Amino acid sequence: MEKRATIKDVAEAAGVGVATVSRVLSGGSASPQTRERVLAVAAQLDYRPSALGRNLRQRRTGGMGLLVPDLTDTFHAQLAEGVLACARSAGEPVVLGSTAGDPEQESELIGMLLEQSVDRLIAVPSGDEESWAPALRAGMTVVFADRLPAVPSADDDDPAVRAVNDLMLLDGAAPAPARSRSLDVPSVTADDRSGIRTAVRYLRGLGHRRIAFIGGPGHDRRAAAFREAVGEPVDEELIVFGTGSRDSAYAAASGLFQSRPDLSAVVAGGNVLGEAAVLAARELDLRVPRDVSLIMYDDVPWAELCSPPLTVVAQPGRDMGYRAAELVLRSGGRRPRSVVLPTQLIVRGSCGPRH
Amino acid sequence: MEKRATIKDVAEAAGVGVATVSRVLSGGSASPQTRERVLAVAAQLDYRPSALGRNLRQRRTGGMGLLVPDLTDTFHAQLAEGVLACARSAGEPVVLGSTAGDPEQESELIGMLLEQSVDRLIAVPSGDEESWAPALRAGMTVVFADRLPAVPSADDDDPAVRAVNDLMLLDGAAPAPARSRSLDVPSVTADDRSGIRTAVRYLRGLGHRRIAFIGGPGHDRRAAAFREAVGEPVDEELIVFGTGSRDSAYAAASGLFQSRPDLSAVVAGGNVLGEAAVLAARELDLRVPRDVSLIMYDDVPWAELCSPPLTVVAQPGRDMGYRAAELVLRSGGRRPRSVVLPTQLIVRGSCGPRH
DNA sequence: CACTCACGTGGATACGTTTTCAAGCATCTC
DNA sequence: GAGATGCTTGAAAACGTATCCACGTGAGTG
Repeated sequence: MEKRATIKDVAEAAGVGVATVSRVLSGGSASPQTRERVLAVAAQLDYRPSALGRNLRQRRTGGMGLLVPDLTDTFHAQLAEGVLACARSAGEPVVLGSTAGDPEQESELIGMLLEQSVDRLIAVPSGDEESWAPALRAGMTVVFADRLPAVPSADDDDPAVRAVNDLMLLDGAAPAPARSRSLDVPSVTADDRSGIRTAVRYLRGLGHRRIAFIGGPGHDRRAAAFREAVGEPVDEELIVFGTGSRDSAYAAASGLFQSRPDLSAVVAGGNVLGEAAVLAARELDLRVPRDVSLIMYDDVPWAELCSPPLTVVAQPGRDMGYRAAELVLRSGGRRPRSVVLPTQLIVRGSCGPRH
Repeated sequence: MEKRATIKDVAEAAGVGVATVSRVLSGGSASPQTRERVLAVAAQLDYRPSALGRNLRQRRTGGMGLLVPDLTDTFHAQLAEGVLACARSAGEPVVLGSTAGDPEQESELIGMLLEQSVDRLIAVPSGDEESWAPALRAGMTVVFADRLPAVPSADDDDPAVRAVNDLMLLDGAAPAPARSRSLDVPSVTADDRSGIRTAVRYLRGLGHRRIAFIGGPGHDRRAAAFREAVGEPVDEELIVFGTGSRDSAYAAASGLFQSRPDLSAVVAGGNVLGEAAVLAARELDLRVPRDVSLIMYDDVPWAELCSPPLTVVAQPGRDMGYRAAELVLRSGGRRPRSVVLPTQLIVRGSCGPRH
């Protein structure tokens, strides 16, 4: 419980002013001999500059915030690992918050970060654009990862907004635009449209016609891509959503299987949903892939453990986190461009020909 | 990008001194009318006290640090969720670091936390006791979770130390003492000894005689408990370790299966090891549980997805995190006692009678 | 009435740093 | 040799808060 040396101690011990010490340690200019002496004294006193003083002076905390719905979702854990890796190599701290997919908790956590003067945030958003406005207004540098905030439901019926959204998904063959619409926030996402399309085509190639989609919160883009991929007419009954908890995911999957025994394949929008689908199928004595083929979004280590091993659409979770952290750190330059990373269909054993 | 109101602004707007504002907001004494007016003005200006100023003044950052080897290990993710839940309800920030099981990275992260003046830390330690000494000397309040730092290898041959360690595991029937030996640090751990013993007895009851243990870094206590549970003579060849990575876990499991085809059951010391065991068994055409029975430490959602579903020793990861956070926060009181949580054998389908 | 006591209050200080500014000094140029 | 130029340097001011201390006021007590 020794008291740490301050810059003042170093200055006195080295016989120089505090300003000089600060300059030497921050890479400013100084004569070689002073520099050397200061460095020596600092090392000798085991001096480490206090982030508190610096932060107060610069009116901002270094590092970044990270907001994820649920670390127990392996994909989010991968993403977090990516962020941490980048932050570590930059020597910056990461303050983490788990939102449980609840916009309210998300807002509270943003408030907490604001209080800490953390002005850089990378988030897998749960709230809609409206709930994100305050954070931006407060001057935060935000990067969305994995998904974009939903357009507020009130505007969902607004034909203009709808048109814009549809446009996002339908125009051209280029990777889906990933920048948030009304919000001007960069993002790092996977190419959901391409990933889903590949999955659906693969299933089609195996003869499947009745393909279902099970999504969770934040999977709207994937659902939209799914609708696009299956083409008209889309059977809306085959598109179901859970609320984020494992229980609700299971309920959604189980309900789907029971209400539509005619379906022969299902695409799960995330690993928690995939898990639920496997569980529900087993419970209902549906055999994979004989009775139902399954493709899961997210490649996670345990996908190989299932029998049969799960065919998945892999998205590079770790890379996404790393890139997002890079974006939010390098925001010193101009407003960074959004990033869209490729997905990859990894064929294992959970899909078979329609029976 | 509005500049936030400071305590000074509030003081002026309310016609009082800054000291009064500070008192009102920190729960100090003030006349009811001043209190009310200050509160009103603060709300009106949307004033939020800056953690920067407060931290500098009190020479310590609020909140806590959290150090885990790998978030991708679902157990650690559960633990982290527990910590986050407790921190959130206390309104405190959590700064997270992932050590990859590397003592060096761990030390670097501790240094970073020190620089941030984060003086409360909950850690799943990777380094040995020696490497933890500096953190304690710096005055950090540390709580270990899930495991304790190893005794430095140099001392491992010291008979006295060894005796103490053995004592820890052998004396009495009470839950294993969880306080670190030479370090005086409280901890939150599962009752490894009881968990392992139950698993081994269960396997014994099924007729298994050659039982192996696959561990990872930090699983020394579990390995020791395993040795104790199988009793003399222990076949040391049946106790193998990976280094922490999935690859090395797989290599350890695969090597074990190949070098000792006579084993009929295996206990995996953690979910990553369990995953590796399943994979390796499948690769070698060993059928579970027909050819080899498997018990995995840690209950994780995907344990049920395997076929057969995995029999596990469940430890309450989330609770452990929550309790650890409570300990580290309430350290205002006297030195907190360590906590040992119970484990539970959850029988599913991965164990069968010896064949 | 004088004295004490308790309490509400605000001024001032300190926390450790970065940054601005002006001064000191040596070298260079005409 | 005088002025200009460049570099190094330290004093001082901020950043936003909590807390010490002294002051004033009112009530209670002798």
